Amino acid sequence: MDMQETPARGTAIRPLDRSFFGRSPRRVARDLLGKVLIRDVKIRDVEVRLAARIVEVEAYLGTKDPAAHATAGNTARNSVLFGPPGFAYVYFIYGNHYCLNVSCEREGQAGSVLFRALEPLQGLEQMARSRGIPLPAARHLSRLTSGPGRLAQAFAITRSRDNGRDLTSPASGLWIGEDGFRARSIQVTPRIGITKAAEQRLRFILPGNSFLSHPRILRP
DNA sequence: ATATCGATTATCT
DNA sequence: GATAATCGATATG
Repeated sequence: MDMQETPARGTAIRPLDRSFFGRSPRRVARDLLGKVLIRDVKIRDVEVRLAARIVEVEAYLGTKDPAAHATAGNTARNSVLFGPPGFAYVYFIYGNHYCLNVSCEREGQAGSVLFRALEPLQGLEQMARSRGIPLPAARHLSRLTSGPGRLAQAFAITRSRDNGRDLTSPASGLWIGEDGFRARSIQVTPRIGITKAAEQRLRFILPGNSFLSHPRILRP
């Protein structure tokens, strides 16, 4: 019944340490491609792991970036962005969706990276349940996690539950791991879905991956 | 296949 | 009161 996909082959997954995130959002975004987002939860006394490879991200540059939530300064909503690196910033948008970021740089510098699309590896049935759709035929699998709102829903990420969570710690139950995967190539494109500073090339993708949120928008 | 539009609420002006 | 780092449904080619 349970369809268990093979995670990355070979080695165990190990967490990224905080210094990985203590860099510019561009570099963190680029280096996050190919890493794995993991959620460990206990459901009815059974440990369940959700795992998915990061295939699309966007960098937001902090207070100097008109498109960033940090542009208005430190507020109750975005204060995680102004804290130390490696923590989850979760916000609610359009009255419907949560989106996940990870804080970058250092305390006081509000750079971040938005998770835009994942390739599911493990726990697909649970992701489908969280999304409220039956585990679909292979051609529709990308609907599970292709898009910032979709991936947050697949991982049951909400602001009340996950804002401020430490993404470098497996003990937090939501964390980012490295499994030895190496991206063959990386492509940079303009960011998606924003009105301000939309021209900047701050979206990073694994080109050709079938789980991208907008496979067609590339403009290399 | 692409285009348009309504949903629904936290946050900020 | 307006807007938003989106999604899914519907309409149309």
